[in-house]
Amino acid sequence: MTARTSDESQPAGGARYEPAELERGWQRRWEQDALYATPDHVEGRENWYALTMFPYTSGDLHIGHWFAMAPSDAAARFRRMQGYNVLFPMGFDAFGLPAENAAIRGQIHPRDWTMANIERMRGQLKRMGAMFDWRRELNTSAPDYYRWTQWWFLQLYRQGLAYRAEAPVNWCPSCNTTLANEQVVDGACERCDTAVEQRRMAQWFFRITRYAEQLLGHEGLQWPEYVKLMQRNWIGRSEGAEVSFALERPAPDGTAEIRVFTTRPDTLCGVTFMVLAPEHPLVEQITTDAQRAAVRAYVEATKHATEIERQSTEREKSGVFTGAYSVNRITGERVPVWIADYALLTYGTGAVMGVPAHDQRDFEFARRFALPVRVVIAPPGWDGAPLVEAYLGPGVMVHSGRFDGLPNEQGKGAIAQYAELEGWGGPRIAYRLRDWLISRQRYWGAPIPMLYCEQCGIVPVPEQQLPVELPYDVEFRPTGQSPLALSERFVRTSCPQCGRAARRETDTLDTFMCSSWYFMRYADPHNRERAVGDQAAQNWLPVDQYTGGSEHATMHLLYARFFYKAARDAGLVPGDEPFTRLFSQGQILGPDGRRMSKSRGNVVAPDAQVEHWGADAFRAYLMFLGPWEQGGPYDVDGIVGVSRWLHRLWALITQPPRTVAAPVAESIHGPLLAQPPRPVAAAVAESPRELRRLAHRTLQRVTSDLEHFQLNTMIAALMEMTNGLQRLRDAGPVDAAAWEEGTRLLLLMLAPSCPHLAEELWAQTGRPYSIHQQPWPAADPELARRESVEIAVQVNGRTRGRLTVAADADEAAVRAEASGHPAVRDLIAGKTVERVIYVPERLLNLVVR
RNA sequence: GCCGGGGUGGCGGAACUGGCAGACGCAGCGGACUUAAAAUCCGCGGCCGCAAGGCGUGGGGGUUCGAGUCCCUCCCCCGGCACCA
Repeated sequence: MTARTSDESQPAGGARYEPAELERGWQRRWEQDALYATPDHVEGRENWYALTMFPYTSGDLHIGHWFAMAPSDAAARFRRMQGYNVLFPMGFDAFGLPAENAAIRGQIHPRDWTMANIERMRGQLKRMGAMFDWRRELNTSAPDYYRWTQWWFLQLYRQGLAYRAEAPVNWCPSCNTTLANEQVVDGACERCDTAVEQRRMAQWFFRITRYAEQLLGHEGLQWPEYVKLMQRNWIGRSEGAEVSFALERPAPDGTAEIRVFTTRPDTLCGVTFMVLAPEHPLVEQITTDAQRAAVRAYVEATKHATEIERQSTEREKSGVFTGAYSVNRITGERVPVWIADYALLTYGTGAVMGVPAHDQRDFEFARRFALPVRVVIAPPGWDGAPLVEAYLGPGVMVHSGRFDGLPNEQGKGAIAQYAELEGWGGPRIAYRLRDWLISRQRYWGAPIPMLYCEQCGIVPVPEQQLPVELPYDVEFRPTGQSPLALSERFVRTSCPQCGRAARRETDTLDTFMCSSWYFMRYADPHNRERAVGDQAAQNWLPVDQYTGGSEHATMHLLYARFFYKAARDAGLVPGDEPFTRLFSQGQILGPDGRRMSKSRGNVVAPDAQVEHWGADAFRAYLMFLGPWEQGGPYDVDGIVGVSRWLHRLWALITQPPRTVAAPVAESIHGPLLAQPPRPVAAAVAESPRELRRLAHRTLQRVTSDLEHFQLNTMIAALMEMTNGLQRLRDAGPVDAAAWEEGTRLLLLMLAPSCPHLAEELWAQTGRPYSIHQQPWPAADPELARRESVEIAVQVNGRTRGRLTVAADADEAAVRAEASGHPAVRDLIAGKTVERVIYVPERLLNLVVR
């Protein structure tokens, strides 16, 4: 076919479907008309906040972004057509390491790199044809955004939720920065897979653990169960007790006890040793001279071990005796105090009571070092023989003095209470969740708005002085120290309290902090006085529908919930939770079924797909692939099916059938006149009903599918309807009014998934701009109803024939007709019909003997 | 190891609440149109079998008139957690 030059935005009817031209034309028009600008309030419309996770500014939109965003857009458009005032914003998660690494590698400033990427990605996003309100675009690296990120830091600091502490932290030697616990995967850096080391450093933390209990509750949230479960597991709540053991000889600093957390207070009398984490502050103090050398060597070795080495459960237990002893407060017994790296400083109290008989780890430790094993929970039928492994099951308490004879489950509470009564412990709850480490020793992030004054110590930067701007001129050297530390101009400042010389904090904020509140800023993106104004927050928060990848289940989604709760406690936002509904789409894979990556050579570039097939076809195909929550491989050959469908649809609308029920010409474009009754052929007389049934049945399916994000079956339903209309058209003359109604519904249903084509065909058939401002049609169940249905006739559960009967036929009638069916008649001849099961519109089953 | 999710044609997948398994597509085969090809259109298509019929939703067992769907058990794949006391 020769290339045809046409009016870009309004090709003439009957022309060939040229998606690329047509889509650009409508995108321009929508932008000119600000069709998708969302006011804060529209009289008579309820607000609906639909949000899809914003992209990191990596430089290119990849297929995963399309897979996440295009269906989200369809859902948002559907809500809009349903009458909501829908906010569907877009922005850029623009701070982060890759920008800085690019700077180190190749002579480009992180800001320039990022800004260029944003330019590029904005263009790619616009090509998607989504209803993003670009007036609310965010860039987390812009001073007028990170100013408020810094403000949030100060806000949390005021609330006592931000603190600086020296603690062992996760250090990635490749990224040259610390990492939050959530960024360590299997002991390695989430970003670069390098083994993580432990370093002791003074760092800033958020006290997310204070909200552990609240974060555990997901009441009222319409979230996937598995995401809630992942969060619960991550938070890891354990009920137990804290118990103190007296030190035989108090430490030099006066400490006279070792406190431990245990989930098994019932086994307290089975303690035969104690274990401190090697980093535990008591270690240095209680170690005897005789043991000092060995202890120091062990502590040193632990320091150098990576997290992978330390956390391996395969490894044999190791440890060293400190020479010190502690005393069991119940039994009065003296037990040795060891250090071992299976005790973790950051969980519980950093110390463990060793009960080898009832804890497998303690058992292995005791066996390795020939420590005694004492059974205090008798396994049922136990004859007193030595254990070959720890006994973890229920039983009766023995060798436990006054608690002997108690079932151990009761013993847990009894001992915890006893400890409380005696003042050396009590019931406690421990969480696996750690406080959120937010300091990063890198340049491209929001500077932490804090100062260190010789006189006043740690001083927050006054709010009026925000933002603490990132200086442009810095040296990028991966030294393990923030590049900001090398910039004297940045560092040197004066104390706002006393005016003396002060130094700025040179670490920057974890970029997860930028994304913990961005959804609030969309509600009020240009506010110069507040992060988000009260009215804007009331208008839009919380987010009604959030969509994004499940890889953020325990990071972004947990952090954002923490932020929101802290904001709520400060009276800044309504409700308790930021995201009322969450839908997590799956991951899109390469055609080979593996994760897309350049090294595997299985990357499919969305730009090329869009160029070749058009945004509408690409959007629809991503929806058609399969269940959205599942993701799956992207088959480059499959999209042709969707493209063919859109071409057929184009032909269907631009080449309408011969119609009856005149006047024909007006009935398509103008208002419909009442249909004069006139004799027509039987086939034509039947067609309006059939056509309307098809249209309204499809409308029922599509409406329900959109409500449930079942977009694959939605596309299938639209294809079926297109095929059906095609068949009706090709069969002969069609009723004009029914055709008009059917095609109108089809285009309206197409609008969420293929907004350009729907708009084009809507315009070509003379309907008023814009289809995206039309209300979603209501299905008429009466029209959707089937009058006759095919049912299966079974004999003893096996299908032997089919019958077409009236949909509301009663059992007797169907049975009578079935008995006349030859195959059925032969099978029931001479037998007794014992039972008849009739499922209307489905089947008739005759049970015979 | 523990906790989730999942195994359906050659492929992606469909199947409301236990009711005709394989919708809708891709690839394939046959045909029409064409000088030819592409594109398009029509038709076929789970497996075995000439047919009648039989067998089929990871394997085995069960409940039921009837099981992809419910119960028991085993296998495999994916995700999360894992020395958290």
